[in-house]
Amino acid sequence: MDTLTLDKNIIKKGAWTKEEDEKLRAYIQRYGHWNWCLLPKFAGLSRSGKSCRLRWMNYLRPNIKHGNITKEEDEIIVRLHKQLGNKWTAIAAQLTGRSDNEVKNRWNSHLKKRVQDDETHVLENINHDETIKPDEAPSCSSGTDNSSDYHIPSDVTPQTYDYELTGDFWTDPFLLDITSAVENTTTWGLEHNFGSQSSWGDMTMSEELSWSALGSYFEYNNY
DNA sequence: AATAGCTCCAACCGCAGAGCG
DNA sequence: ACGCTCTGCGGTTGGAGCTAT
Repeated sequence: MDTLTLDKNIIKKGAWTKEEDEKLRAYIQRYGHWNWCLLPKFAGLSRSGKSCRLRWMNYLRPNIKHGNITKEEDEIIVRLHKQLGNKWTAIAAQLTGRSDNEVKNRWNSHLKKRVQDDETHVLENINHDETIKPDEAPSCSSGTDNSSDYHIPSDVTPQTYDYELTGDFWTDPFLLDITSAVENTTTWGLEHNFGSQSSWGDMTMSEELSWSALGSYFEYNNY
C-alpha cells in the first residue's frame, strides 16, 4: 500500500516514480502549469507544487538534456560563472536544454575544482617566472571582470524557461489545449446548471480541470 | 568479497520577490 | 501599507553508484 492510498494529505518526498512522471507529464502537456500549488491535486499526485515544478523544470521539460555535457558547454559555464557568479538560471539559459540544477551540479562537482586548480597553476607559473610581461599573461589569471573579453559561441542559442508563444506544440502546450478545454467546459456548464456554486462539490476531476483551465484562459485573455 | 571513502546528481529547503486583495 | 500566496532561485543534503584498499 503506497502513501497515496494511506492518506491523500501526505506529501510524498524522495525519488519520483515512472508513474508519477507520466501523470505530471500528461497533465502539463494537456493543461499546462497554470498553478503549481494546485497542480498536484488536479494531476493526482501526492507531491508539493514545488516538487512538481522542480521535476518538470529539471527532468520532464521538453527538449531537456541529461548528462554528456560537452567541452564547449563547460567552457560557457566557466566563462559565464566568471562574469555572473552563481547565477545558475542565467548561465543555464545560454545552454540549450540544460537546467539550472544541472549547471549548478556540473560546477560544484567538476568545474569549480578545475578552475581553482587552473588558477593555482597560473599563479605558480607567474611566481616562478619573473620575466613574464603583462600582455603575455593568461587572461584567466586576472581577478578582474573580463566581461569585455567574453564571447558566447555563435552556435549557442539563448533561451529562457518562460513559455513564450512560439507556435511550437511542446513549448505552448497550455494555449493550444485550452481551446478544447473551454469547449468541453462550455458544454459541461450548459448541462450542469452553469453558475451554480452548490453543484461544485460534486465536480469530478475532469470537470474541475475544465474549470481550472477555463479560469486560466479568461485570466490570460484579460476577460 | 567486504567495506570504507568518495563522487555525483536528484531532490529538498529556506528565502526573496512579485502579484494581488 | 500590509499581509498572504505563489513562484523562482541558490544553497544544501541524502543516497546510489563507483573506486580503492
